[in-house]
Amino acid sequence: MNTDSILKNIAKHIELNNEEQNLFISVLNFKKVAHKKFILQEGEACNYIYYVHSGALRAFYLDKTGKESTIMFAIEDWWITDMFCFLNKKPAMVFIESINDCLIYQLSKENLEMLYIKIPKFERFFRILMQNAYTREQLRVLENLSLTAAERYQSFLLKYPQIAKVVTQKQIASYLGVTPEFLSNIVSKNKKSVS
Amino acid sequence: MNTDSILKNIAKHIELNNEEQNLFISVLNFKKVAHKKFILQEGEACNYIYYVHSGALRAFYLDKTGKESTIMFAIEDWWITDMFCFLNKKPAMVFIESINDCLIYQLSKENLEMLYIKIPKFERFFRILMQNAYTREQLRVLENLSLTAAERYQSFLLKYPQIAKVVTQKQIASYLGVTPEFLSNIVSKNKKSVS
DNA sequence: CGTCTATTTGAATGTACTCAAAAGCGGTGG
DNA sequence: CCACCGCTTTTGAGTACATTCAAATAGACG
Repeated sequence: MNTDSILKNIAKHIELNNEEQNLFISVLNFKKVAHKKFILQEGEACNYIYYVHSGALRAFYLDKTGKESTIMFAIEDWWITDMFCFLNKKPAMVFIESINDCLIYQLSKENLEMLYIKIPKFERFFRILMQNAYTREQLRVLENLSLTAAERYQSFLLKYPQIAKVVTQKQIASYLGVTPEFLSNIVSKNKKSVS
Repeated sequence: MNTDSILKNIAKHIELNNEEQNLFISVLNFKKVAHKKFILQEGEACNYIYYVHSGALRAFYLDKTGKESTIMFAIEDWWITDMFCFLNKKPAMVFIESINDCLIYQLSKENLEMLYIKIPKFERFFRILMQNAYTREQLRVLENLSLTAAERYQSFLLKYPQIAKVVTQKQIASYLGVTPEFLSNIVSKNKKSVS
């Protein structure tokens, strides 16, 4: 159980001394997650925020008609949770499922709040994390409003080439907000125009 | 120039003593903004985050074809800026325009960073602000993916009744990602089904 | 090898857009 | 105070983008 990567992730924004590092590591739970397992299901309490050490996860919403909408993907070195429900102690609105075998660290809300008190630098760390998440989502809204499906697909490939490698086309479709059939169409037209 | 409302806004999440309050107030710039004025234009440096004391503002993106996409509205007691460009010192990608006469406070990036150092509680304050902004945008993405235009309009009216009062239908359309003509259609159908 | 799911293809349909023109509304100046 | 101007809203016809449904093919996995 190698904590280097998560400590490096933290070190991108704040500096922890050894004692602080040890406290932080001591409150993490390490978890192996097999392919196609749910680490969170709709309706459950969402008590954890997850750091992906390796592997990939997908958060999606399932509406009454059975349609999935992918909220986000998380690969190596990303953080993921149902943020609204985690922060407000509400039952989860989304599912989080592993896309392949994963190693993750989970941090509970109680421990996170303890960290905010004992090591206030964590306020800074999560402020920056939230800032980045916010601006990312804002750009996504903008693209949803102003770009066609084909353009959003191009943008996705450019922004997240590593994600595109590990997820299915159907999952990308549900992230972009189009049907898998229509995305298939877009992809085949792209191929023709290249050749 | 009444600083009560902005201090109350801060007090929602952190407690400042008198000295801290004075330091905070001392770095704010008060500004009157007349109707239909731009406080930020695309391409300009985005050095400030704005708190709306009274009035209403709108941030929108303008694409090459001349189409506007409304990123957000800000009314009394809201904070607004082009967050990505503010944080990363990039030229603004959006316009921010007053919807009516406004009284605003502006806080520069330099002063914000000074506050983070001198009063670390501000890390917490902006963490919470960013969290709320993130979860709001995430919900908006979800609604864009899973709801029809008519449903998104209903949701907008429910969530932001105060905003709906002060903005035009055209501006709401550009927030929802539909044409003004189509939103007009939705509205008239809603009226018929009520009567 | 067989099963399950993802992907592709196509036809019919629906949702939302474009373009155009008319009507409504608010502000401004004579 | 009224007439005009500019912008928003409405309405409608024609079109384009995206969905639904169905069926065939391809791939992944036990």
